[in-house]
Amino acid sequence: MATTDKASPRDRLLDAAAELFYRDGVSIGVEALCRSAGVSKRSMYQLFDSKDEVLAASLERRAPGYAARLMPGPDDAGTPRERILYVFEQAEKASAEPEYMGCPFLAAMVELKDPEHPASVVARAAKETLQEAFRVQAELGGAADPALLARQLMLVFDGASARAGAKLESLDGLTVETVRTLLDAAGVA
Amino acid sequence: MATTDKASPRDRLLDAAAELFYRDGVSIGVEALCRSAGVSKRSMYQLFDSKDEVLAASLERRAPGYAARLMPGPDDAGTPRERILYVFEQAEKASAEPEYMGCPFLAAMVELKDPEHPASVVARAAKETLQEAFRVQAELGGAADPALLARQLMLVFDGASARAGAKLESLDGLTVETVRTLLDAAGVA
DNA sequence: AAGCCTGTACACCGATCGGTTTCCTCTTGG
DNA sequence: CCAAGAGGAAACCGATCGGTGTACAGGCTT
Repeated sequence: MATTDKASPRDRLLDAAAELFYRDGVSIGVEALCRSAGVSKRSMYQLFDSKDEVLAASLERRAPGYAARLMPGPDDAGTPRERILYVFEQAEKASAEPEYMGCPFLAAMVELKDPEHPASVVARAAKETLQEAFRVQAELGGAADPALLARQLMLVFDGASARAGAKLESLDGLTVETVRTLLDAAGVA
Repeated sequence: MATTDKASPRDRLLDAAAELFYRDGVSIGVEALCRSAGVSKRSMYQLFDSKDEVLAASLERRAPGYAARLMPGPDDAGTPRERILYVFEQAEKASAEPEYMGCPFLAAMVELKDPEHPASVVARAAKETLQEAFRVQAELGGAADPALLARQLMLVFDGASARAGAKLESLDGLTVETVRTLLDAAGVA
């Protein structure tokens, strides 16, 4: 049996949504989405008000696991510098898989082009969470300007995501090397 | 009269396509596109084989002007460092306009999610042109690793584009400051 | 066993998709 | 002055869009 057989319709729907929206883009149809999830359209529209809400919910569901995979555990040892670099090492590791298409939250926002879209709101929150984590570590690491460094790191992170999604970059150590340079310049030991 | 009144149907079509695809995304319909261009669908399909070809042609048409606005003229004075920084200064200046949504070529590739799409091929070429220009200037400027620096600059450029398109960033000197740091580290005086 | 709640299956809605075709009106060259 | 071609308006194609309405099947509780 498929791995999704025992899960609730809601979970099957959100899992399928996360995968299809990521792989094929937000233009994927409700019909195809429900077929892939093994859920009837009727059930989907009883669980959610609209396709947009399904997309938003699927991103929201994805957020904690996404952060957990990128960020070292809070009790893991390591200097702030190491913790920051860890994020980019993890991202580069993920980008080795051929189905990797960059940060799903960034991709959704770029595709939607509407900052007010419910999914954009969720995605923006996820990005701000990461940026704030960077800022905290930058501050702990003694960065000259923690907020600036955090924004620079997001720039590199999202640049790598966009270019990976566009199949423009292979990311063999490029972001880690760049981040090292930025950390050095900011005085993060 | 509108500025497009005297132009040929082909030019009106490509101009409207560039604007609509950029502002509303590649999912914009042929109907709306033709209406906005003041061109009949019949004419469009006599000039192009498909909507995809229109998109590719509109990007191709846009490329030279885009490069010209970003890059300093070849006879402009300036050190390689200044020439590289000029690109990011121009990009930041453009991002002040509210309708700015980042690099149209990057946005198209991210939305299409298909590296083989005719428009993706055009867009990738445009990106490679910019990267090569960076590499040349990096080499002229005595960068330790010109190819690496060029890739880093693209990372920052596309990161800024993606985040501008997603309305995540205001770009008040952020990229210029970041690029300065990278140039310093690479030894580009 | 009766009633109920989930959920599926499927027809259906108007709108729009990319694309084609028909018809008609202009302009322009001979 | 008339023929020919270019191009616009709009009907039309099958498919799909997001979203509903209806009917039925299986598992609960009481």
